[in-house]
Amino acid sequence: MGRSPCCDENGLKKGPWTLEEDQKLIQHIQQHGHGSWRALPKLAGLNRCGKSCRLRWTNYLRPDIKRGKFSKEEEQTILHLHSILGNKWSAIATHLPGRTDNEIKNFWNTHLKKKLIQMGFDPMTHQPRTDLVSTLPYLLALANMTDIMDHNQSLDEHALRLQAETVQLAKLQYLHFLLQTSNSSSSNNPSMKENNQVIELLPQLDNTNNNNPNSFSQEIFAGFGSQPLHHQNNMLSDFLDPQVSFNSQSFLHNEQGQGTNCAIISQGDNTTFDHDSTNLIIPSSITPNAMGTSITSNPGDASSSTSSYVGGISSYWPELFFEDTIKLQELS
DNA sequence: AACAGGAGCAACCGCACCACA
DNA sequence: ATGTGGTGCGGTTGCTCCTGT
Repeated sequence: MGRSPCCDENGLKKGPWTLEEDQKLIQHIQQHGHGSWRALPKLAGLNRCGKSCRLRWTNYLRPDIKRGKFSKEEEQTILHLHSILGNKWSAIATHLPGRTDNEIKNFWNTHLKKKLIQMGFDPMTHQPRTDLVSTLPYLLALANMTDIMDHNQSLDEHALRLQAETVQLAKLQYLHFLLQTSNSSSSNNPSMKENNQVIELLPQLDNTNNNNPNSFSQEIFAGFGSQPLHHQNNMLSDFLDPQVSFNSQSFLHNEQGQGTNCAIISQGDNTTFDHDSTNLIIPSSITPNAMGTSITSNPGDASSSTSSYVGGISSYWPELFFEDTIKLQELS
């Protein structure tokens, strides 16, 4: 059913609020409460529509509003809640005292969304972007460009750092790609085409880091000997040996604390990322089913440290990789 | 110093939902 | 059961400020 806009009456002011208008609104609400927002403007002596008054009050003038930059904790909370709730800004705002839905929405759109995109995540699904193969050449070009600069005497530290970060980013995205393609292959057998693409990319990755004895392709293949990527029994878990995947120990915890190929995320009461002990603690309110696909290192063998919720941790990857990025920058 | 482009943010718009007559 | 008013919510716009050239 249609309804006319509340602000279509002619003569009502729009646009930025003046100090005088703010004071009128504050004074009226302090004395009488807001009551009916539609009736408020006349009672308060404001030439605005009720909706405009309500927005001004709830988003800006309310006394309990916290202003200023978002803290790291608030940022983590937003990311976490957004991975669960999506764009339910008002619901997210209820967990952040003093912050309005509008403020959170703006912060998301101007900061966090870009951050996720830069890190190769889809900001809506919080999963690695599926267009890795198309974005990787760009990353590699960046890396190669700085590699060329490496031979120039005028190279500064910034270029070196950029190169390192770019290579690391490419590695991260590459790992995500492996995780995702393997995870999405219901037959546990990634297509030959996918694997060939991956294999073709490896030399490019290594070219960005020729001086490193532990080149990335060597790291990747080290986890499963000389098996080609399209091996019949190739599983996601094959890629998750802590020695193989980049910084895997920082976000995938091996249940036995040994070098098996299966990563385990434990469930606990608090939602935290314990960087030191390499555990991601997932709230018990989130069930494994809700989190995503369960993966086993040996299908059908329940004793083989099964049920790592690898598919489901995608919701948490953003905060994980913020941590990793910080670590990277500190190292570089 | 002047200008252009981008980022950040307040405010607006329009749809959806709910309560009530 | 239906229509209407009030409010909430998410998406979008446009203004202001900042930064780089």
